[in-house]
Amino acid sequence: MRVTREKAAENRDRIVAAAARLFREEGFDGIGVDAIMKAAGLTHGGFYRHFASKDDLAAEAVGRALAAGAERQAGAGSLQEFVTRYLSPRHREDRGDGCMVAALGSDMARQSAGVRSRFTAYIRDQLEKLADRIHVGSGAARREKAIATLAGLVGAMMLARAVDDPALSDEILTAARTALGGSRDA
Amino acid sequence: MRVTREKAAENRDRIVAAAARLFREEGFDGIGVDAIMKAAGLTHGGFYRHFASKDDLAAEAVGRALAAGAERQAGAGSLQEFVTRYLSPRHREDRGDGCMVAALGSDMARQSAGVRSRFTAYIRDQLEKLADRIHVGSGAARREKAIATLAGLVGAMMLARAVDDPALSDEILTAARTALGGSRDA
DNA sequence: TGTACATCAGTGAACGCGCGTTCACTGATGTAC
DNA sequence: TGTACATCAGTGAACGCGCGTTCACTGATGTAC
Repeated sequence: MRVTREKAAENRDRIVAAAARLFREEGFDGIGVDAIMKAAGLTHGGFYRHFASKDDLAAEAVGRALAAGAERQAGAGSLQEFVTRYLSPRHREDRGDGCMVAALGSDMARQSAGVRSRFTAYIRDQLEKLADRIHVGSGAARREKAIATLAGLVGAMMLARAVDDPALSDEILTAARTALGGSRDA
Repeated sequence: MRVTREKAAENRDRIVAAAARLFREEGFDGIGVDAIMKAAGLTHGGFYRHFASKDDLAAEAVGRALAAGAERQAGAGSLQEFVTRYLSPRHREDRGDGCMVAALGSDMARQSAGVRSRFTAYIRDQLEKLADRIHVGSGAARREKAIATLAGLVGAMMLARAVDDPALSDEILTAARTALGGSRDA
């Protein structure tokens, strides 16, 4: 049965939100259209009234997750605060609502052009914002440090999640927090 | 038709080698048993004479790829040399024969127990070897630096591959090389 | 060393299942008058 | 404002395809004597 335009927009929004979460939790290939629609409280048949394909949804969901990440970075105070929060056990556990780069980074190279271009724009933006938070050194030095910091953050979170020993995982987070200028305790 | 034990062992070996490469190139879900067997020069039907399941093969293929990575680290001279080689454009291009952590890291958390335990043992081993190559600071400081270095390496390679702009990709590699103590030029 | 038979690596067809996608249909919403 | 009709978001069944896995079969290899 038909639904108000408002309700339809809200439903579409819920689909994108569910996808943004489920893709991060299960991987692009790990979750199906059916499960995403169910998570949004709908049946799978209606999917194609909103999106041209699963790939189309993926591009939007990635866009949404990256926008949330950009806001989170902007919302943090100092670089130290951002690093500390990023490398927290809480972030490690909350994969579905956490950083998309750490959650799906190694799958990115295999994604569609739409997904990758959004991703690249995000990385560029994050690097600029990180460099702005670094207050020592020349522009080039700050840029370099921003790149090294971003790489260290996503690499450490990826490793902390990949490893099956909680003690090692904690050690990775703590060491990376210290090395990247966060606070020792999360 | 039956084949000599020797030939069978060689075939099995080729299957594992093909899988180790193809999983890194296409992802665990991106490549099928059929394609792996074809790459090994066999037909898919014989697969289960060698492995209990695709997952079983994945565990072996991961083990093989990680062993190759361990050897590569051991073979490098100084830490500087290793960092330089790791963060080279050549490594970025050669995903199928490169570091498994960068190629499949963000999928690791979703893999079977067999895959994850091999992976964890490898990370432990790499951290120890990296710490051995760091010659300044206390044991704890060297350990911390080893963790930060590993995180920076895999994070930078992942980013360099994910981004769709070659110039940005090169910049990421160069900056990370400098920041992590490699040589500026690859 | 030769012969007879059992074994089993490899083949190719087939199975069952889940996936992305399509479709006929429903019925409330939106619109034209 | 009310009425008649077109639209279209959502439903649930169905399709086609690829995947992991199974199976009957082949015929060279391995083994028992």
